[in-house]
Amino acid sequence: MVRPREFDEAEVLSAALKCFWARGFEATSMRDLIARTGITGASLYNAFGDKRALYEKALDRYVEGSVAARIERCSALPPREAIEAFFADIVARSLGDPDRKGCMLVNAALEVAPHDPAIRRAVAGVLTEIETFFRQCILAGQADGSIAHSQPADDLARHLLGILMGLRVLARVRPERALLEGLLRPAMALLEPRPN
Amino acid sequence: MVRPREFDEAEVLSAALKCFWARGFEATSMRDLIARTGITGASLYNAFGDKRALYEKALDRYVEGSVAARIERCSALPPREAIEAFFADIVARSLGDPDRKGCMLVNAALEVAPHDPAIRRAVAGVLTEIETFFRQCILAGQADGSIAHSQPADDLARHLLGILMGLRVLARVRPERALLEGLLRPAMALLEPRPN
DNA sequence: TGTGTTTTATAACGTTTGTTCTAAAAATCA
DNA sequence: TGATTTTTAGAACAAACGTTATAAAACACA
Repeated sequence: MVRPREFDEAEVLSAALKCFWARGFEATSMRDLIARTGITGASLYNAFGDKRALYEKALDRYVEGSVAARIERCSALPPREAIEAFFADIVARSLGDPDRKGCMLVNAALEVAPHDPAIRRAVAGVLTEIETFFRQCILAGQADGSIAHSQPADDLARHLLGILMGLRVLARVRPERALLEGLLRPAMALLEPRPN
Repeated sequence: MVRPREFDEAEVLSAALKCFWARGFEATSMRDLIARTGITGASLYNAFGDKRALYEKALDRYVEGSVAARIERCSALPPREAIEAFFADIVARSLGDPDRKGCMLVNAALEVAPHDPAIRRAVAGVLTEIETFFRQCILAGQADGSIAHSQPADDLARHLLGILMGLRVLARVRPERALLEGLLRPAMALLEPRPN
């Protein structure tokens, strides 16, 4: 090794992530990335490979920093509160998103995944992790009595995953608190152990 | 008027719709459109305006032919069956979609709407129409006893809209019957008038 | 203090992008 | 039939695309 990097690889990846998150893959040009990261094209290609590889790394970073971090944060709570805190966080972020960037995982699921098998596998894997998180919360909640047994845990987990995806889509077009919280209430009622 | 068109405007719009639906706005080039519609670029611009205007017209046509048509079809049924038929149709289409095109309205909501106010208003309007369809079904069902009063009709309608969006996102990444039908079961159980 | 290796900067590459210009072809109305 | 007007066809446009080639600059190790 002879000459060290003049830039912080993590900072550059963060800047690239911001671009891809806000504008998507196709609409983000290499020149955008060069301008926003502050390093030259040669350095970008040298450090991360081509545009697609850079996108993949940026998506990985998003998943670690946003999705996985949220799951870990909520996992520390009792099961029922974990689910409620999870969605409360999603609603808060969706309403406080003036650029309407939405969730990069959902964006990737629709823009890139259909045409890129590797990205699709990655996205599908993360979605399965979220589903597993929900299922574990539900199983624990059903065991300690804080969540109803009215539906199988598998179905409830799938249901919450669907609600999560739907919430993130709706928030990008109609970021209204009444809509987001309203659509959530029946889902939470479904978990209520005391029947109506 | 001196020289008549040599092409059928509706056919050309259908061909353009197929392109935009399958590949999205950015990834569909004018040359793709020229090749698939079979008419020349000059004729395309003359008849429909620029690429964005063509996309807007194609999206309108999709909404009329797919979304509005489904609502009309289901509206003929009793309220509870209308909702079930609606989602059964969505699941069937999602599972029988080898190209993974998904729903063009959802695609537009994520790819185009955030950067195009006119398209966003159009998409938001259609989503509100779907929500209204759900609410009317629920109100009618609550009146005739086929749907539970456990939740306000407004919330149930929002909930179903969210489930619909989530289903269409998940189907593009994990088009598995168990997932789609499993996610739907708790939502349908929520409508069940007989409490658990 | 050279020598070797990697990163830097910039220009350039050939495509492809959306759009428009030019001119030929076609059909109605006089 | 001739004049007029629109639609065609296809080349051409400048700009932007992702990517790479070239050479200067910067450090580690001898």
